[in-house]
Amino acid sequence: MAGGSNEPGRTVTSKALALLFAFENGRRSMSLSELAEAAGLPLSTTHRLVAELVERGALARDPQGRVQLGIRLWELGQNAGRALRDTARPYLQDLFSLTGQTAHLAIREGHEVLYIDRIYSTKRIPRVSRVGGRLPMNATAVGKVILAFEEDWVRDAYFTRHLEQPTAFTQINPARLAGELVQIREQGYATTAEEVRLGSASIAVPVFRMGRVVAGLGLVVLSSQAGSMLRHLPTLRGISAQIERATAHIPLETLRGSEGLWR
Amino acid sequence: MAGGSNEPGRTVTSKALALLFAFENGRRSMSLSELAEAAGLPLSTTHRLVAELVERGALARDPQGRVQLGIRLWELGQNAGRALRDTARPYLQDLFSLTGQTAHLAIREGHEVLYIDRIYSTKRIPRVSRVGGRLPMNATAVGKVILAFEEDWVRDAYFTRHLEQPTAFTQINPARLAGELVQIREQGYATTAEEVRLGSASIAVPVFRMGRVVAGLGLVVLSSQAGSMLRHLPTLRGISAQIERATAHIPLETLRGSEGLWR
DNA sequence: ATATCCCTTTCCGCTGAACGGAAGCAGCCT
DNA sequence: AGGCTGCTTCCGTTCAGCGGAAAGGGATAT
Repeated sequence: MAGGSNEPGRTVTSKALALLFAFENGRRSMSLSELAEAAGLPLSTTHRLVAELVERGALARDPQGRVQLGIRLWELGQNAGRALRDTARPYLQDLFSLTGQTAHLAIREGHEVLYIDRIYSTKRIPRVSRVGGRLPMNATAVGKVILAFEEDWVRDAYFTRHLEQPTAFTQINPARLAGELVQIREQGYATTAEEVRLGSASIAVPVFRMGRVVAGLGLVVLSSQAGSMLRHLPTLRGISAQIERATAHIPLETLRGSEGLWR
Repeated sequence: MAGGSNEPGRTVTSKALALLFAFENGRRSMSLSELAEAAGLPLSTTHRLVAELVERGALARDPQGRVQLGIRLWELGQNAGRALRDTARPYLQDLFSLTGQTAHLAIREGHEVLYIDRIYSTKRIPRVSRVGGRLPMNATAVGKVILAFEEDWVRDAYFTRHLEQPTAFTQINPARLAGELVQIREQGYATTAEEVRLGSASIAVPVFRMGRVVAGLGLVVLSSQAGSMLRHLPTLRGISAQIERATAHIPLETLRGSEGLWR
């Protein structure tokens, strides 16, 4: 993607990471040449580094010789940000059991929401989010609720950027969005209707930790059921309170890695 | 842990990965010195490399300056081995809803079972496995059922090694274990009782893909309920069949990364 | 106030690990 | 058989990486 290829001064580390993060876009596997292209590296350099990354389990080669991420990397990744995920999971499960709707938990990462966990059964609705996936904050209920309760400077910084618009219903007018956030803060929850994807609606409440939002807890429903979505509000609030209680003993720095607004 | 520190010939890549994989043991965060120690690297080298890894999001520093894994690494890791995990998850959810017991899905990685996913609610029993965690094959129902249906050479190779024994009830006699595997193959499921941890029992069935086991699907229950565990067998088999159907279209190489026995 | 300790960060000149173009291979299609 | 495409190996040059040492920072003891 980025063109800046082999200008000298590029560190080995940056090259090795470029090879790994080349899979961020979601491609399952790539041929060596494709990977070299994606990482912006010469083929022979790619070849040498990939060999070592494979040897150490960060990458793997499938039977056809194509390169993919190593399962050991997934394993390692499970150790990042575990505290919130592991603690919240059973409560998220309860939320799903109680409502029967797709339930998810998200945090803010930079100017986007990052989906930490998601529970749904086979009677699933079209997938809007994906565990480990990101979406714009202005288009999702979890995103809006987090933004609404964030500190002022975060919100201010957010409005200086261009707002994305996945569907025609997504609010991208800063003034109106700001107004909506005030209302969300007053009522204590956020909703969306077809703002990420046509056909689905969502509702979300904040999860606090010592007065600060640390996450958004939400449900996704079919647009046709959007009307009755509010009846899940007490359940959402109850589960959120339980998560808050369960995470109360965890040191804040363990809960929210870095504090930066941008990554 | 490993002492081999700064002998020349060590590549930068190996050092960078050593810093990342130093978190494999489960430590949430480390000071720079601790990390240097754990990775077996000189402090200044650690300092330089950590700075770059942090810059690129593979590592992060908490407000106290301690080093932890970056959330971006978790994100990236979600792309590894996604096919099986994402496909099976809703069925695993169904399994939990139908049985009300902790449900999990595991694959074989080398000579251990790796827990791919796990669903449980707040009425949870003591945690035996952890998503992204490994356990010995001879001590778990999922492990035994995978081993029982694996190809002969895998089983042969497995028996050449020393078998671990987490509790006094774990079978470590190779001959007896081999006999048990024959029985498991005949009956089509495996069970354990207090073989990983006192107080819990489990049952598991295989998940096939073109005649080969690709995973084990299991339930964990309290030892006191072990007697009635078998009544979940039809459900387990039904869900396993559904997962098999859902994964049928996925190319095998996508499902099971590398084919190696050892990593 | 000052010393002591422990950890982190910066400096800098030497050196061999990393580099990558080019050549050699291997499979596949025409 | 010839051409094509993508993977792997080679090897002489050079600059990124190295890490010991010294300086900075911050907490706690004296």
